Amino acid sequence: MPQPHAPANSAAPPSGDAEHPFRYTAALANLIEPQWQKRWEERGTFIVPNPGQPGFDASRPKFFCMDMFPYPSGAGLHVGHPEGYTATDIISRYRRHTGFNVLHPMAWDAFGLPAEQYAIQTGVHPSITTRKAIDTFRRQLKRFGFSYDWSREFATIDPDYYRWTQWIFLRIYEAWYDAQRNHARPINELIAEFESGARGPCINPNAAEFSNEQKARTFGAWKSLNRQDQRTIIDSYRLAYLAQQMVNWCPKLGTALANEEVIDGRSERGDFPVFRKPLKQWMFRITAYAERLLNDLALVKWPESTRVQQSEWIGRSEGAEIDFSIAGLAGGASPPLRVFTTRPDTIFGATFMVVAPEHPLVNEILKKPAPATDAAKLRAYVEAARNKSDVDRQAEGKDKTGVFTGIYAINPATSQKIPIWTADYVLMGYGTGAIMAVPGQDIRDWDFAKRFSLSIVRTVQPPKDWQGDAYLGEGPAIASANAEVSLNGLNIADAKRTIIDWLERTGCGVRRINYKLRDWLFSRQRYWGEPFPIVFDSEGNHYPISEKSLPLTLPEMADYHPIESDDPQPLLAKASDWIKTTAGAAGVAAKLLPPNAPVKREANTMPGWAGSCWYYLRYCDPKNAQRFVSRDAERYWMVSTKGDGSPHAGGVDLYIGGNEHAVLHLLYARFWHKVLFDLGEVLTPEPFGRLFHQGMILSYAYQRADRSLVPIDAVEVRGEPGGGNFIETATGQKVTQIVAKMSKSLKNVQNPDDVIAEYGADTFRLYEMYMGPLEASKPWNPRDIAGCFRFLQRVWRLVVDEQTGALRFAPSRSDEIEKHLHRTIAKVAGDIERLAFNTAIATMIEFTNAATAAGGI
RNA sequence: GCGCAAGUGGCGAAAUUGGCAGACGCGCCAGCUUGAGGUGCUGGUGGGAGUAAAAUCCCUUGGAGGUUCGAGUCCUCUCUUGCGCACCA
Repeated sequence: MPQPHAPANSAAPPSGDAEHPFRYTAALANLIEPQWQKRWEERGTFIVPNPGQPGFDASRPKFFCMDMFPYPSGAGLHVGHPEGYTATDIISRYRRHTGFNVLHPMAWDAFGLPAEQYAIQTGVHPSITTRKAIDTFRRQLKRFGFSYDWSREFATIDPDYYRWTQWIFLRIYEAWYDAQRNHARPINELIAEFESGARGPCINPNAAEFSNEQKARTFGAWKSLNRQDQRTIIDSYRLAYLAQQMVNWCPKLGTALANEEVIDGRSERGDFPVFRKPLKQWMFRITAYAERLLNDLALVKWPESTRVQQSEWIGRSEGAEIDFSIAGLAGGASPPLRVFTTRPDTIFGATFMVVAPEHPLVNEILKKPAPATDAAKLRAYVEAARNKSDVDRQAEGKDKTGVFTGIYAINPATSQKIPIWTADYVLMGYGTGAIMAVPGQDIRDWDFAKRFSLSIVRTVQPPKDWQGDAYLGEGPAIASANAEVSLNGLNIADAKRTIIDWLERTGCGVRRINYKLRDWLFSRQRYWGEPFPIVFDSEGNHYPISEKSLPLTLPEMADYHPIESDDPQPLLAKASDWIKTTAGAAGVAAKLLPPNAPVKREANTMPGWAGSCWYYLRYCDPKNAQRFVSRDAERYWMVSTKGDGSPHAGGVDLYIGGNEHAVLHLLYARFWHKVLFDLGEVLTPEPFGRLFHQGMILSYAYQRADRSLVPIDAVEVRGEPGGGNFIETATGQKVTQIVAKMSKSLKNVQNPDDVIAEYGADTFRLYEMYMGPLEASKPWNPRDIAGCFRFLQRVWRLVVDEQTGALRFAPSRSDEIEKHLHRTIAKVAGDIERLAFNTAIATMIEFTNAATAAGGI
């Protein structure tokens, strides 16, 4: 508790009024709070030592309690920030008092677009604006009195930090995924296997960046291969690889975006349109981890909704990959058309095929059209699909379009010739980019068949009263037999099993699991991000910069305007002095390239997610210059020491942040962590053992009858007080009060600094915890704050004489109050454990009221 | 369209495991206090019937039905709102 006395050196007590000079007022709060904050700072009260450091108490269990670190925006702290931060602060203080070593740190997620966009407008270097914003955030957070160990503070833009971000990138670059052993291994072990002959040289069959033909290419003995072939093979295994492929290009942001950053064909940040463009980009083979990223969700104590979102994003589905031979393609034999289906049991009803417009087969056909091919029409359709932005594709809805390619496939089950169409409802990015269409049992295929008058065969018996179109439900298979196999009468599961066995026997198909998850696009064409520790020789081959040459720092730029070009260009390409260097100067190992070889640096930078993928590890050991985190520190803070059955996966004991990161940050960080785990750099399979999402703090807004919104200052209340008659001043029209996000245009943004000035930080923190359940979104109501302030005032009055400032005691000890106190302590402790701060506070209010009524404690 | 949450007084909400619905706060009402009002103090406050005042009775957790001695809580259907995914074969 704060000292119940004004400081001795203060000239006069900060008073509410002359009668009560020692009343708890905003002025008093604003005097006491900084005084204690200063003392905590001077004494290092919240600094926690690591194992091996002076003052470390090995007898205590550990607790790693973490917030999602903020992007320090120029606008300063939002009232939403302190909500989660107050929660973790309460938990941290509680755990310290109940015998834990608590790691409770704060840092800055400081690379990002806003600072760069500001630099484009003003020419001010992003580091200047970012450092300034960090200073503001730090000042604001310190004023809240959060018990962070500030000695561990860092920013992702510190070269001492991003040096290790680059180092981890190189670990991923120099790793491959061993699908047999189901974990990543150093790439040197793969090379050794090739050299020893333990593994025959081949392109990674799981490499998405290679076509099936490239993968099928056969290689001779490793030693007989030229360096280029060896390189191609090795690169096809790397977990970080370069690929020329269609990316989500956002011209407005001047950069490509990851799939996860695109929502409904628009950028997650800024809401700008996104187009498809071919671009050579760094990718992470996150798909190699799809199964483990999915399965290990069972190990963590996370909100169910977040686990569901992640597993849906990973999108596992079981089925079969089936080859359909192609008939009628000019120029003789061609490889079969491979499809993925989750319903192989319906293959007897596959009456046509559809390939994506981007499918290589379409290109083949355009080169050598069949007699039935309307080449002009086909070309026009493919061109149109290619130029369409994703926004346009979305806007067109689900009306089916498509063109017959003029060639046919043979259904291996029925031996019938079925036409191959192309249509943009089949996506190149999922499965094989080709489907067997079964209109009888698939709504999309049904729509398409109806639209183009293609034949429909039902192979699952619908119920008697079935009026609908495609039937997706359970039922016995019908019309599904050939000379070798019959599915008739079987339910869906049995039919699937039977047909897959048959397909595997005849070599037409295999059992197969497919994921929606795509590899992670990791290049951005921006300035304000981590440079890649990679250079290219004159032939365009890439080489890593050696570890001891890190960090590779960003060059200064004269101006930050994007390069104007039809082709997307990274901004760093303008820094030609930096780009052009030699292998030696860049720090490439001499065994890879001679030191005088001219090289060009990678001009793309890493996305904003990079720094947040491992910052929790750096907290454990933020000053380490030898390693990204010492093994001892990581073992102590990340590995669970309690056998209470809670976090099986270890990792951070409590991680609180918004659910907007349910897929993006949390999936990416898990991926990096798992690679580091496989390579033996960290000890736990998951980074975050327990995750909690705080709700959003909303605000009141006003809505006209036409649902348009009115700024809060353009509304007045008329009629009975509290009756809720809200009138728009300008028009005199009635408006309704609704709850909406805070926004500048609605003028309902609350500024934390103002609230602290009016009530003090303790009232602010108390209010945010009292508003409702931590996980719920709830509206900010300025009127309610006063209730929390009054409570603190009553607590103060309970123990401090408002006239003299002396401590007050009840005239006599009361068993009843004593019992009540202990009931309160028990209740509050239980509530804190379950993050139910609102009811903990209510309980304390009850006790205070009871004690006041009893005349004190 | 599919999936996941949620719906309780005038408002934010509580009820942790099926056991007194509405704790606690805001607002409102009455009174006190201050030289005059905001952030002081005390008491009252879900709705209805009833009473001089009490007692007392009835109703109430979006809606309809069900299970149970007992339902805000469990089940079925349904409506509304929010969020997520969305041609993923």
